Amino acid sequence: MKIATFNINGVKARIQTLCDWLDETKPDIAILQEIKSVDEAFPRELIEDRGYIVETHGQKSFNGVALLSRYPLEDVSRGLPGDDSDEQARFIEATVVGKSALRICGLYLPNGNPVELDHAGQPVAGGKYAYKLAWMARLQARAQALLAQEIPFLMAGDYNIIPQAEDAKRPEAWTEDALYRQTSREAFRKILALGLTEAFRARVQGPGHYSFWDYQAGAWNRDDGIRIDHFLLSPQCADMMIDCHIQRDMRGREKPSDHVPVWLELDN
DNA sequence: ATGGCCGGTGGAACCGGA
Repeated sequence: MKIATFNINGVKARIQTLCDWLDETKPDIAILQEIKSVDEAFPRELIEDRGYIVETHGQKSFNGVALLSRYPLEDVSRGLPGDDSDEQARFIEATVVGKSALRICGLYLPNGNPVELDHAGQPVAGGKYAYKLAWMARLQARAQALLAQEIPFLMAGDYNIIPQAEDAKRPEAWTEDALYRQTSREAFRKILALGLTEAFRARVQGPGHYSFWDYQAGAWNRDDGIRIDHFLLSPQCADMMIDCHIQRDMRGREKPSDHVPVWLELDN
């Protein structure tokens, strides 16, 4: 089974890119972020015509996630548990019924900038950075709950986390940024430490592997990228991994997203 | 060498992104 995660930066602006990519690469499951669309406006027919089931969790203007699947999806749930007042559409979960059942979590983790700290160095309540950390704590709780069920699952998407220095062309430019500062990386490592496998780093070592290049300042031409789109696998899911790779060529095409797809191949 | 963008909203600039 071939699974891809892809922050498409606006499904309406990117619909031709998305359809061409589906036709060319034929993922069994595509996990999308930043659809920037309400559910009613999602161009679902174009996707369904290609043999996909479409499940969306969108909102007006910003954020929004979706799952596209060639296999049936069951028990779809929208929103990350743990805060009923959270209005941002950043999380969707479903069970894909292939050879064996696999729980898929698609996520768009908050960016967290600007980082606002009080005089004691604590995130200012109500600020974007506090929201990011609180969201990560909820994600950790969700991972814990799924681990307790001992079912195979994966959590994939735009984590807005640069895990290590080798995951940025210029790590020194990111030291106080919400994507890379110590507290952010610690929160990410705490999730991994539950017993999840970061698929790409289980397969590929060394620097120079990125999934995002800013539209600004010629970042793509200078290969000034960061790796922030990740697959986290439960132990049973990690046992099924055949390969994980980044589809870098997508960034150089016509009308690209600023992110590229990351692929996971499973023997399931 | 330096500076450089893009999508959505709404109908002009501004917000948000990373």
